[in-house]
Amino acid sequence: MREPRPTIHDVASRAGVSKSLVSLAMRGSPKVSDASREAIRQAAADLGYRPNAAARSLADRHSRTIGVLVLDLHNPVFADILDGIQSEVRAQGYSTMLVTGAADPDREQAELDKLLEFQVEGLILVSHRLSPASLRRFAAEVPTVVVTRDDIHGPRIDTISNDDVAGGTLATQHLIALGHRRIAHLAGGDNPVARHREQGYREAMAEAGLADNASVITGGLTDVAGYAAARQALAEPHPPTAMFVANDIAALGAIAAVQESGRAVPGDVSVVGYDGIALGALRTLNLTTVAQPLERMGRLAAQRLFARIVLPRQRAHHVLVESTLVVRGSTAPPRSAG
Amino acid sequence: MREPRPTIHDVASRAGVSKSLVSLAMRGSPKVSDASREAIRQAAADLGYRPNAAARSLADRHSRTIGVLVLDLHNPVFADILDGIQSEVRAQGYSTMLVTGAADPDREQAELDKLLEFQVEGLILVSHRLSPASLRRFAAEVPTVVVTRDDIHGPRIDTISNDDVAGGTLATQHLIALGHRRIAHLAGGDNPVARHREQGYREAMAEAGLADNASVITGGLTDVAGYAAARQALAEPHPPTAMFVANDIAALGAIAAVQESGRAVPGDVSVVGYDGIALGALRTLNLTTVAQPLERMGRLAAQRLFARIVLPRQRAHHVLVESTLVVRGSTAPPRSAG
DNA sequence: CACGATTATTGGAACGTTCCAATGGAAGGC
DNA sequence: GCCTTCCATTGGAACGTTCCAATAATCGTG
Repeated sequence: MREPRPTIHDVASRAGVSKSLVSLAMRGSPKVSDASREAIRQAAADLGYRPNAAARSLADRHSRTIGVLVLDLHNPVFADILDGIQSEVRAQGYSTMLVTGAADPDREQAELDKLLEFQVEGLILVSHRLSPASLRRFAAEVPTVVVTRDDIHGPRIDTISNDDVAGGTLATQHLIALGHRRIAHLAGGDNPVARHREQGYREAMAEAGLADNASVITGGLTDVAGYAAARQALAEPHPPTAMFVANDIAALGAIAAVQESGRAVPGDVSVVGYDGIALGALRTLNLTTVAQPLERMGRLAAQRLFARIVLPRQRAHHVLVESTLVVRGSTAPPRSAG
Repeated sequence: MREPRPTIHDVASRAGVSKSLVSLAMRGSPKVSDASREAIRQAAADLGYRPNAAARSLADRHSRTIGVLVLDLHNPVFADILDGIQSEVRAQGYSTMLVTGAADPDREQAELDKLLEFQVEGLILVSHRLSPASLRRFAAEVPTVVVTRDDIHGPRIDTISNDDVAGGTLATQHLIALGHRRIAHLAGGDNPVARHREQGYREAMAEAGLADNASVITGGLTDVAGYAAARQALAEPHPPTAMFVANDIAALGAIAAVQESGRAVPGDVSVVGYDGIALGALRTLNLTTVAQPLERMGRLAAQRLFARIVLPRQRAHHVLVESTLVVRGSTAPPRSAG
């Protein structure tokens, strides 16, 4: 276990050839004779030889690795996006290094610094919380694709996102169409995605002549935050008959709060989420939501990244994917209207 | 962007010192004079210098990286365990490389091979699906800790796990104590963790004289599998009044199936899960479960790993953590008994 | 059957770091 | 003012690969 790992030299001398030939053989070059190839294969197997990725990366200046930063592994949204990224990255023969910033910009920065020290050839940032300045600094060093956000534009920063304003409008219009008037928005906190969804809500309310009814409660993007925000909304003198919540996970928290207050979903309060996590489809939860094509977004991100790795100076692409309203059982007409 | 990265030589010549001194300064050695240190710091900042981790790892034969394999990022269980691992690993000044095997042994093998090529100094396997033989091969090459499983023993393989047999018994006894007799087990498929939980169920049933009532439905560890298994259980001539499901995520699927069949939880059917995911505490779900101390298991795993990195030849430790029954709202006495 | 063309193989330089033994200079002691 | 001690600093050799230009071996071909 503590013995030094066998190197290419060890394999070479055991197989009776030069290290260069071993190097060729290990990478499957056709110029190696069958006899040598077999001898080398055998020697490598006997010794348990593994190429040293650090040495390889140093010598040929390619790490064949891309770095992925995700906001928070607890939200299943990111697992779905990651699936898409991974399948594409693996198809290219690359590896991914995955890190999380836990929604802390300083930690994100530190984790990305580490990825760059590992010489990743590209970066995919899923819901990062970096400042525009540091995002641009990273993007200047290495091809970078941002998923989920499209607020920071830079000359070489590609983005994959849905239109959160439109999505927020979609959710709100659905509630309005059902006959709701007192519709609260449980906002997702201080980040552009949440702000856009809120903006969509406000626009839909204004357009329906309900600007005065608009009520935005400060929340967050976790179940706990959604729970707290919903409790607050329900404690008001004229509690809402419907809530548009900033994301699905927070919506689950909100539903819990509604039910705990003795009200029924959707009988007394309708709830709409955002994201389209698989869990929301469970009959128990049955959450109406604005669904993003998460896995596809991951795949698109990886595809853009590889395109930019090949042609680094091309202009920025901003890919917009379509989100759709998925009506399930957590929304219904308000009691008074039903 | 495509310009070659500045190296330690570039920093050295700009600061007017030797590369060796830059190397020392970058690592914060006390033998560097204040003047040199400042000049080097300045030069490095000007150039945007980043040490090359590959070169460093090659030269000093330490990657300061540990590899983590998790079964499936979609299950929040793993996010919790990862939190524990990450906090400990970061505290040691190490990085983690995270990979997933998607429950496919071949892919797990391939991902671990890659981790070893990157010269990780240790491996943490969370719910792996490797064969005993390949697990032992990896453990022979690098310090290895297995979390969640304790079925494969090797001379130098540490494990962190709960007692799944005892946990299964705990869950089943809870249902028996409530007065249930027709208790089904929705099993978790062909893996040791699930088999142990099933064994616990069987033992509890036998001990209560209910061996003849034992009914095990083949399921899996995902929501979809739990849903399907529950439907099957409910379709039997004498459907169960209670279900012990192999894990929480599958339990959520099972609850969905119960409710969809027009039955209430826990009114008509009680449901117990396993794991203790945060989501289960939401009032909507309110899942009775056998809770493992997930984050602590992650921390313990990392601690064991570092202990073994320091002293590689010590005998294997098998850390057993205590799981506890958390009674919430998804279980109640059977209708006939209430 | 010698000759160029091809094919398989090789040694050395490079990649960017760290380590180590060696150097130069300043300071301290007598 | 010379010798020792100490300190900051240095150049060269590693680390394990890949790349490249050069060599050795094999092969038709006229």
